[in-house]
Amino acid sequence: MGRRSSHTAEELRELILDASTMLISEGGLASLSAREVARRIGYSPGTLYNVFENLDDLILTIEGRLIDGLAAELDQVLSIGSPKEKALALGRAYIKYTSEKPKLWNLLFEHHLPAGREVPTWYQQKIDGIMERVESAIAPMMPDSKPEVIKRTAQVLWAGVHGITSLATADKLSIAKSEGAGPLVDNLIITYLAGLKQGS
Amino acid sequence: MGRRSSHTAEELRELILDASTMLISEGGLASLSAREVARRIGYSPGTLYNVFENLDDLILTIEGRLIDGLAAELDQVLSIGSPKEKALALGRAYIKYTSEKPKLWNLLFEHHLPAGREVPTWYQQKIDGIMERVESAIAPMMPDSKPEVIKRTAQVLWAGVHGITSLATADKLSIAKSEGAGPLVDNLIITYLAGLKQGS
DNA sequence: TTTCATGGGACGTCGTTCGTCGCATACGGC
DNA sequence: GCCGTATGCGACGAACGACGTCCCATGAAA
Repeated sequence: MGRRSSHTAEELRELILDASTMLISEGGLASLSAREVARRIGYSPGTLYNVFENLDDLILTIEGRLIDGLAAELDQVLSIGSPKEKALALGRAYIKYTSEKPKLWNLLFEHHLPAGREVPTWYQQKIDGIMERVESAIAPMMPDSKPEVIKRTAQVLWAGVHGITSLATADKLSIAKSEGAGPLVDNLIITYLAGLKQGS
Repeated sequence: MGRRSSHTAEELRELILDASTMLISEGGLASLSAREVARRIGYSPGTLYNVFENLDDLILTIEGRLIDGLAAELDQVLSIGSPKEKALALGRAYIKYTSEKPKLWNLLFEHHLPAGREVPTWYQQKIDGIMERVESAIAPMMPDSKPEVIKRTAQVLWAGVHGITSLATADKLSIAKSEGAGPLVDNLIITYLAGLKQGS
């Protein structure tokens, strides 16, 4: 066939990412296949490998965009309010973002690199960015605490919110359905923060 | 070939489950394949389908055994202590159990039934059994609370513990490594329970 | 003319199905 | 009680249509 160039390299990249994202949001990671993506964009499977190293590379790119999207949502919510209100807003924003496209967000936890391969640096940095936002939101509540304590508090809160969302979405462990996750997250944040204030 | 009968039906079933469990604990769900299991037990792939309906059936059976194993661990820990001590013990038992074979436990969250298929009743019941243990452990702490409140409290605590374990194991979201999950879980339970007491 | 994006075949993998084969057992005749 | 045959059924393994990935001849763009 030869150079067709109906799309530039960047266009092709977006085409692939869009089709892949759509496939995953519809049927989860299992629905993603190089051949199906190629079919949908009207190229052959081999062409994907001119743009991405392999499917893992493609998937990691999508994961990166998901984290970026969450970070943007969190920023929108962090401009005003007391620390406690910010913490609540962060939890609610997480629920909102992840429940809009649960299959897509679940990608972050369904997908694992093959044994021995590590996530790239940029990926870990994006994740660190999320945690930093949580830390800076709650830091004013604990002015006398050491940074490690603040960090640990942020980790516990964040992991707790994630756990509720994750179990609710997967419908596992007898957690109420997704619309019930909101109250649980509020309850966790309010009660945990109350315990923090009292405990110190 | 014909009937070989070097193993009874039950022996064969155990053989298959053992080999599959080993494969998953070593390399995660991705390492499980009907052909590899058959290879390891010295049978042909087709034979697996005399014993299990398909791979999902096989996987669900392994998941069931995992939940049973956790339930047994929780029971061992629930015999003595104050409610608060029991709650802490439950969290620590969860961490201990899941961190012994992380890839295996992760199966519960990596594996999804194909679209449209629901988990069998016995599966949901096993999961309900776990939640009931948590509820009955913390119920004495909240004698004046309505059952729904106790249930919600158990859900929040349990999901929180799961979230910490999950993110620590997957090494995602900047949570400290696995050995660091213990302190985080303790912190969550102690602080959340303190907030509960104060809030009421 | 040179370059290089692209198509598409090839390889080895997978889950699953199913016709076939032959062992273990049950039964018949003696 | 024994032997030979018939039957039932467990296991095999080829076959099918998928999959990820690689590779290179091709032919359009530069």
